[in-house]
Formats: sequence, C-alpha cells, structure tokens
Amino acid sequence: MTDNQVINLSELKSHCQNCSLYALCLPMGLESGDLDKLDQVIKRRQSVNKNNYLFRIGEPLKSVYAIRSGSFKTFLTNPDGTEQIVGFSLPGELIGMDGIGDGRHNCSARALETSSVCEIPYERLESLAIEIPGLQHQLLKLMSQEIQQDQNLMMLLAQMPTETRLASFLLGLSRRLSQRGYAATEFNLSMSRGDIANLLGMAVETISRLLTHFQDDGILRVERKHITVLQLDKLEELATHCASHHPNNSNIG
Amino acid sequence: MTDNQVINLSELKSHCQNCSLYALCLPMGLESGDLDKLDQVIKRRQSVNKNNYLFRIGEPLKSVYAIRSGSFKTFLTNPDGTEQIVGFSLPGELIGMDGIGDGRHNCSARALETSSVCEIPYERLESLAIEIPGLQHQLLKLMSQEIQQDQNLMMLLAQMPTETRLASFLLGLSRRLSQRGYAATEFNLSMSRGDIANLLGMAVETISRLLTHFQDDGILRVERKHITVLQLDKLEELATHCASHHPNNSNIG
DNA sequence: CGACATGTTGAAGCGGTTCAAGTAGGGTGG
DNA sequence: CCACCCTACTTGAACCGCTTCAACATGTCG
Repeated sequence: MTDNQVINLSELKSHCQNCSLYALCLPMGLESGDLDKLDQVIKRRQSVNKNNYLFRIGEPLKSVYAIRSGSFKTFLTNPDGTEQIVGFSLPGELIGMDGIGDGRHNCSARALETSSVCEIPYERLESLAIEIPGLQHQLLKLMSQEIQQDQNLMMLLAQMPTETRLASFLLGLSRRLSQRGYAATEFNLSMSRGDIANLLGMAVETISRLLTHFQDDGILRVERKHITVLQLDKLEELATHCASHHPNNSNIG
Repeated sequence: MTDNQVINLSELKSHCQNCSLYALCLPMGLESGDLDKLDQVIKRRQSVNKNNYLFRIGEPLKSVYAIRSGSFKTFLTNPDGTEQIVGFSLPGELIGMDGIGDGRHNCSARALETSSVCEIPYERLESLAIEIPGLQHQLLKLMSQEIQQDQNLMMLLAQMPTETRLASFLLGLSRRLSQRGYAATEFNLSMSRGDIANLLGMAVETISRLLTHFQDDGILRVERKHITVLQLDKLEELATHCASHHPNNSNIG
C-alpha cells in the first residue's frame, strides 16, 4: 500500500503469466483470472548471494520461495552444531513448504551459488488456495512429492551401499534438471563434495573415490564440478543395485 | 446413495463429534457446523486384521485413514523385492497422505496388529477443505509434520551411531504415545525387531544387542515386546548423542 | 506337542570411516 | 599479474562399527 507499489504493479502483473517457470512451479492449468490473483500475491523477484540464507531454522514462516535460478541446500542443525542436509533445491522448485506445521521453518536454506527467487507470502498463498481449488491441490501435491523424495533417500541411507547412493543421487539430479529443460547428461554440481557426502551419509573421501571409480569405468566424466554422464544406462543400473553382483572389475562393454 | 445409507446415517452423524480421537486427528477448532460436514464425509469405522494391508503401493488413492486403535507400518518396496519401512503409525494419526502427489499410494500400509480405522475418502476431503479453511491448513500441517519426521530420521540414518538411532526411536514412540494419552514410560512394541532394524537401517542382531545393553545399563526393562523406560533422562541423553563421549563402561548412576 | 517364526548371543569379516599427507583451484593483496 | 593462502578435493593406509554368518533359545500357533 506504499507508493512504490505503483511502480511495481505493472511489473508484477506480468510475473506469473509470462514467467517461464510458472508452468513448472504451479503446473495446474489455472484460469487466466486465477493467474491474476496469483500474480498479486507474489512479491517481486529477489536475488540471494552465494552462501547467504534464504531463511533459517526456527524463523517464523513468512514466505515460500520459487527458485528461478541458482540452487540451495536445505539442512537441519542438531544440538551439537553439526548440520544435516536434507535436500538440494533446483530452479523451478518450491522451497520452504516445510514448517507449515508449526508456522516456523524447520530447516535452513542457504544459496549454493548466486540465485534468484520469487517470494510468495505464505498466509496469502494459503487463503488464495481456498479461492482456487487447483492451487490447494497443487500445494498438497508438492508436499507429498517432498515426502516421496525424502522417503526414497531414507531407503538409500538405510540399506544401500555407498555406490548406489551416489549413483542414485546423480541420476536424481539429472532427472530433475532435464525435467526443467536442462541437459540430462551434462551439468555442474553447485554443491561441494562435502555437501553431497553429508546428504548421503558418507565421508567426503568416499564421494571422491567413487567419482574416480565411475570415471575409470567410463560411466562419468568428472572435471571438478562439471559432470558428464557418458553411460546413463550403467548409472541407472548402479542406482538400482539389485541387478546382480557388484564386481570389482566391472569393465563391461 | 444406497438404502443402507439410511442405516448408517444416524451412526455416522455422531462419529467425529463424539469420537475420542477427533481432537487428535483434526485438532483445529472447527465450528459445530463444520464438524457435521466432516462427519458426512467420513465412512464408517473399519477393522483391519494383523498383517492385512490397508492399502498397497501403486493403488489409486481412494482414501486416507485415521487410526483409532492398533498400529501400522508403512513401507516402500524396491525393485528387488526388499522392503524399506518409512514409518510406523499409531492411534490418533492419519495415514495415506503421501500419494496425493500423483493420485497413487507411494507406500504400502500393513497392520502390525488388529487395528481399527476411520476411512476418509480423499476427494471429498479435499473439496471439503475448500469449504473449511481450518481443514485445509490442518492437512498441510499434517503433511509438513510428516516431512519433519522423515527428515529427522534422515539425520539419524546419515550420521548417528546405532545406539543413538534406537534411543531416538524409542523416545519418539514414547512421546507420540504420551501425546495420545498413553503411558510414556511403558508400552508394547507392536512391531518386530526386524521391522525396527529395517526402519533404522541396522541388522536385527544389533537391535537385539542394544536392547540388552540398555537393559544392563538400567535404562530400560525389556520383556519381549514390553518396554519399560526406567531412566527417561538417560535415554534422552543417548538420543541426543552430542552430550560427550560414548564410553563402553557407561555405568553412570 | 511339534514346527516355524522370532529373538538372542557369539565370533569373524568387511564396507566405509578416520587419519594423514599431499594436490589443486580460486580468490586476494601486494 | 603473480605470489600467497585457504579451502576444497584427492589418494593411500590403518582401524573400527556394524554386519554377516552360525548356532542356539524362546515363543507362538496350528
């Protein structure tokens, strides 16, 4: 309701409708009138520098965020100060939906690189969800997808060997990126080896060794943070892990 | 719309309002008119025998279920047939909320003992959630709580030693049960050692050994499936794990 | 009461961590 | 623009927590 609102309005009006991401953030076939409503709720785009926090654990839940570019890690902090990464968020994904439970964020989100997000005030989103049935369903859907993702990771952590975990992680990245229109077989890891290790419950050294092995086996090309998937099928096989054996001399093909 | 509907109506009418669990399932302060609406959505109570499935992974999502008595395990099944338990559900909890994402259940639910549930057809619940704003928020809240729970487990699996995992698991059970009005320090494990091991990513033997240790240390009393927590503070200390050392001769006290 | 699942306990083996040392980038100040 | 430093990463070798294997004990159920 301030005067600079006027300046933003014209800019805001076209946000969702023209945004190349809206179909990704909220793919639900809203009517154009509904899109207008959504537009009015979404705050202007904002930029987050590398290593800066989007929100911190314990903070009251103000907004959720749609990632336009860049990436984030979300993590818990336990009593002794160590962190547990619970996921990485990529462009086109929504972040901050956790913490609706008690109105506080239950994890912190930190930018892995300079990133850009759309801020969506949560209260207004929730009340809007009552007006737009499709939006409510979409929110529930996004949450349940997060549950699925978490549970898949639980399975990896609970019973898969390190090789399978890393293969599955890389494959997951590849799939999510290609869903968003990026290349499936060539991408940059915006997170450090340490972050990957933390997420997957392994030591940094193990990540390093496995990447080397994958490269030696001709499955990947690893150049620092740049990954090229050379044999997607092999990677999928490793990620499945039930195929058969796990030979040391897997020079198949 | 069949004639036996008439028979059920009077019974149904009082379901939620008189149900001792409604405040637990849906603690949101609905108006009495809203409760009527909810009542009309909830199907009659049904019973599930031990080892029977409430729903299976892949099935279309028909309903979610409020557990009135008994308990369930929910689990994924991976390609090679092995299962990964992702959680146990206790009385007063809602089950089946996963799978809203793609309209299919993403896990199976199997009764650990003879149990009783209220079936809540999902579609009608979602449309009702539009009429009753508090209900929408409650659904989102429940989902985000599940995310929290899963993420806590992820932390356990990723970086905590087996002792901490089991302590934390028992403590979690204790808290959930006491929230529901059951005793916090004395309860029965409805799940097998194998199920606990599966959830926590450990071998059955390790569960067995740790329970023995906990008993030797005077923290628990273990009689087959019956657990008595003798020193809740010690158990909490073990669950936190950052306290200090992890001595072999922990005959403290 | 016998049979089978579930749970316990002991001993050996291994996957992955931890420790240690060295290498390579990337950013900053001179 | 290079020298420097610090962090991130890599690689090797020893160690250990936990699993796996094996045998036995205990309940449970037809």
